[in-house]
Amino acid sequence: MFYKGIEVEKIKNGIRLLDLKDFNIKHILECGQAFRWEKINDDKYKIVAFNRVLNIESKKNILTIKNTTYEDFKNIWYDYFDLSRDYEHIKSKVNIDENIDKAITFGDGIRIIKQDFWEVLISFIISSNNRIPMIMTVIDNLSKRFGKKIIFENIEHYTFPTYFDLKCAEISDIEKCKAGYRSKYIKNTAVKIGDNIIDMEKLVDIDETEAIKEIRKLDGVGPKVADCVLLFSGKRYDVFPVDIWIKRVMEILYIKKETSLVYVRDFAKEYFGKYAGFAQQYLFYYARENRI
DNA sequence: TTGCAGGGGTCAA
DNA sequence: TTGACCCCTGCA
Repeated sequence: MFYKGIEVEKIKNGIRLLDLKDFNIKHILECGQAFRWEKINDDKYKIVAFNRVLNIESKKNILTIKNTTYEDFKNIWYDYFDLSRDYEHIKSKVNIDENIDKAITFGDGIRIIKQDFWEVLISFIISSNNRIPMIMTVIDNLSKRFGKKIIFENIEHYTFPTYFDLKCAEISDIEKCKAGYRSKYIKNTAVKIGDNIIDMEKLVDIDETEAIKEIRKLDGVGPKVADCVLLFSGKRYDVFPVDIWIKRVMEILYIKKETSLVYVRDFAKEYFGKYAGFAQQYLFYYARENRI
């Protein structure tokens, strides 16, 4: 059967998508946008998202999702994997020079997945001044301590804690998850989300600088985290998160001199235009994997 | 074995 | 604009 142009087959305890274009699970998960996954091999991953555990296998154009239903596919995973988007079109729009062309070829099949806003928010607050394995450990610890248990394949997994869970948590207990000095940011942000300090609906429609200003009302959210949250929760794609890696690769490939984070961001947004966020993902993955 | 340097965003002074 | 924050890794 077809759902919105995608051929879907029901299988035992899951679904299979046939003839899916621009989808590489390794590139999607390992490009730094998501933290709750476990690698089985290059084609096979286990992920935890939206209070569910999934086994995912992506081979050529076929994507198999286990431990799910057709209903969940329609309601959650179709959007989560950004399946409505034509990545051929995106690539043609950002492929404007030889450098980005190489990065796109290298990271072919990257998609910007639409993760839960709250989870992305907390994950990227944790990411500040932190390495990826450590970010994953902290998120894991938080989920174990404050999330809900899900047993899958006889293994305990835990959902990502809700804002209510963390709003009620003691800072000292968040610290035990090795979040360090970010613990108070997590707690305060949970409180502010609970108090509706920011207007999430607003983030999509308003001017980009206004959206950044809005989200930076939250503790632990600076320029980089703000960009990441907007991009990886699928709110906006005209942002260009600049961390140390992206700064380096932009300086080497484009700007040809050392400069500031702000300069790199402004340059990239101007240069890549409204799909700058996608360009950032290709460049980030290319830079990290090739140790540029 | 221990200890020290380095990596990495945000906040407050 | 600069130093402090936390915790891990890598390397003497």
